[in-house]
Amino acid sequence: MSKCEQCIIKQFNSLKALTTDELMRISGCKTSMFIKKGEVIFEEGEMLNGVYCVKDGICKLSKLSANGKDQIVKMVVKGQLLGQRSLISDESSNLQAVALNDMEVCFIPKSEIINDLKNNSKFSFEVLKEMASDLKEADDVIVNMAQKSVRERLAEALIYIHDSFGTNPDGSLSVLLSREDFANIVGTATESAIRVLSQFKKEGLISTVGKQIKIEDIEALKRVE
Amino acid sequence: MSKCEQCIIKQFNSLKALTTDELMRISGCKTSMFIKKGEVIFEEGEMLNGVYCVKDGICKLSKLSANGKDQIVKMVVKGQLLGQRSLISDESSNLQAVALNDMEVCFIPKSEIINDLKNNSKFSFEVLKEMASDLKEADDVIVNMAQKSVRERLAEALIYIHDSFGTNPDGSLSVLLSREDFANIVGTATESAIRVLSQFKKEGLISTVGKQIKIEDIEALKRVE
DNA sequence: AATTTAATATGATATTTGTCATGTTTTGGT
DNA sequence: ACCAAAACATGACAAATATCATATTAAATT
Repeated sequence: MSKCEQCIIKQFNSLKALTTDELMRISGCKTSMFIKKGEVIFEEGEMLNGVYCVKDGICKLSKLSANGKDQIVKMVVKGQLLGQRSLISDESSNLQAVALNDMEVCFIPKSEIINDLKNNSKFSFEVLKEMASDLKEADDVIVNMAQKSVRERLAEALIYIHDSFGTNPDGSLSVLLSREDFANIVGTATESAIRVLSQFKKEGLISTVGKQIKIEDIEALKRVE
Repeated sequence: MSKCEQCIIKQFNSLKALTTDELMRISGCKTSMFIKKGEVIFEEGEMLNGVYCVKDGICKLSKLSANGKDQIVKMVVKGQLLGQRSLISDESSNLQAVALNDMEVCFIPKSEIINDLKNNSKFSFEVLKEMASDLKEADDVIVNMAQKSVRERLAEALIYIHDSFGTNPDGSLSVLLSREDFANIVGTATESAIRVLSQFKKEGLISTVGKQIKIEDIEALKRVE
């Protein structure tokens, strides 16, 4: 079992604000887990008993809407924490988490995290900063959803995924999303997402090989309207 | 000048987690302000030098979208804090704040708040809880924007305003919003908002006298789809 | 009180997006 | 390698929403 105090991943999230002693204590009670692509990490409405520190892989956070569609609200990558919001509010999760590729995560029990949050103000200030940043991003998503067309939103989603999660050696997006996933990020019907992607292909903005998508002209994508 | 340590308003926000000493210190450097309806409290992109504790009145937080429309992201009422997110991220504000009616606020300088956030972990945990709650609400707004019709969103907005901000003695909504404001909450064209409100009126769900809106059948509004 | 201005209202029409149908391709399992 | 199931793709049409035009009413200003 690896040790938190030596783990590089923590540099990317608020756990870096913990002292060596605190990290060693957490290290002793954490659980390492491997999650396969497509597996559910937690369900909407489920009570979480801790947070997940993502060591590798990506997952999507989504919420089921009344019309039966799953809206993807956020994606969480390597280095980030998962489930902190619910833990702080002491409520069941408002989102479902599903792995988008094979993941490695460390599960840290609730009591440990809450304890540090209440006692180490440097740590809670770091968590606060992360949460503030999430909130700002959420505000931007609200505005985009409300004011932009499906075409614009999909172009932005492609750019976001490209910039945040990177590309394979051949230039294709490294996160493999289904057309349905794209629709659920953008908040549209699957057919509409497919249609717009087909248009982008015709216009030379992207190219595809099966599910793999490669951005061919990111500047033009940024100009889409 | 009133004293923070005796102020009842703080019971409604995270300031209640401060000690009497801390409150007295803040009391000494706070500024009381009266803001008239329609006045801008701060602009999008403006650097905030502190937070506002709302003693009375309501304001809207909005963001200008690329197409020139203002999207209302949140409304802040009596008892809540304004501007905390930007302060924590140490960034300029991502939203504009405009008073929806006459307001009374206390302005607390940044340095004081940051100081307490870093040293009083009970306080920072309270702020964290508020932020977590805001984030959850934002997630819900995203899903609604993405998946619900204008008609559904407007019905929900009316219910939200009714439940959160209350009614006048005659039963009309106590916050007076223009049709444009409604459109900017729901994320639609002003004409569309007007049209849907007219429909609601025809269907007996609401009644209007000038700008005043009264909810006549809240149960039916909840059933709108 | 008269006049200007802004807000509200509504019709006509264009555009966007969703839905249903149906065919094709890809994927996973045996 | 074969089959079934899922994912992808596209056309046709319906529904929702935006836009533009133009009244009508309410509010602000002189």
